[in-house]
Amino acid sequence: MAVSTPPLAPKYRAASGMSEQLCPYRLVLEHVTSRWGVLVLIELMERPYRFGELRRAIGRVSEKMLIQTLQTLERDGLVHRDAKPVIPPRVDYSLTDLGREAAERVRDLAEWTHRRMEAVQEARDAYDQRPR
Amino acid sequence: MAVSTPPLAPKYRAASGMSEQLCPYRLVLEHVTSRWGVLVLIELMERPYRFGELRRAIGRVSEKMLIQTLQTLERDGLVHRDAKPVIPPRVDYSLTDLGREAAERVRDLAEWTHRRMEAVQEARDAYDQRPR
DNA sequence: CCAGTACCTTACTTCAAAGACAGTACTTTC
DNA sequence: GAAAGTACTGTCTTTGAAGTAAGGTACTGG
Repeated sequence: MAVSTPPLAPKYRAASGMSEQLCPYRLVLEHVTSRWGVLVLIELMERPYRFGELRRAIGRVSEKMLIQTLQTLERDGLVHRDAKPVIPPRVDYSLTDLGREAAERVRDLAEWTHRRMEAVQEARDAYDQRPR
Repeated sequence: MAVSTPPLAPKYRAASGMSEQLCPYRLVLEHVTSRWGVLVLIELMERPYRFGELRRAIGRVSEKMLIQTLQTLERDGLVHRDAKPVIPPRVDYSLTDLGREAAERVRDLAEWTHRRMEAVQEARDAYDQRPR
């Protein structure tokens, strides 16, 4: 049976009529900065995870979304999938070298955001208080 | 008259019933890695831009989305809006110090993605060729 | 006085990402 | 022999982000 590839964030198609096709690198950027992509990459920096383990570690992620995210990252060569042919199934996910490079940068950004959250919150409060 | 604040990416609300409210830092991360947020931050690293100028520099962005993005980033304290009370209106947008910190990291990530695009493409080709 | 520029705001619409949930196949544990 | 774990796949539905389009204001140049 044909196993269809995941949706792969068909998010930004070329606008109809417009010749402006999104440069492919934007798509990869979308993948690594996606809602669950960020969390997966950061989590996998620590060590390889099994599917269910990763799901529990991230929490509040549906199986569907986690799989979709993992498949997208696998296709992009960022995540390695190691499926052992045993029963019950055992699948280990880990970062590739490429994935680690990406994960480091994503983590930097996430860490920065976390670190500067207070400044952001102050800016927001100031913005919201300003007469508009 | 009450001017409502922009949508501000109400994307990830706390799941109803779930105590798991998305940490606020995730929202900021969403803002800076958003479709137009990335482009705005990177563009503004070069120099301040006027609204129309920025729109033309980025291209293919609707006024609505550009304003929404700028307002979100302004509220987060990443972008400074300098509206001169002249006619016709002149508004200059620039990065704050906080914004520059964010922009540098975003640009790093974007540059990495661009640089490693070839490796990603190879991985994809391999993935797509693999018997599934 | 009409057209154009600059900087927005608002309303309407579309469509894909995400959630919910059921199903598969096989095994171990209660 | 029923339930639960494991790693998925598939479908249906919701929703909210982004696009389109139009309006508004206060001017200036022709």
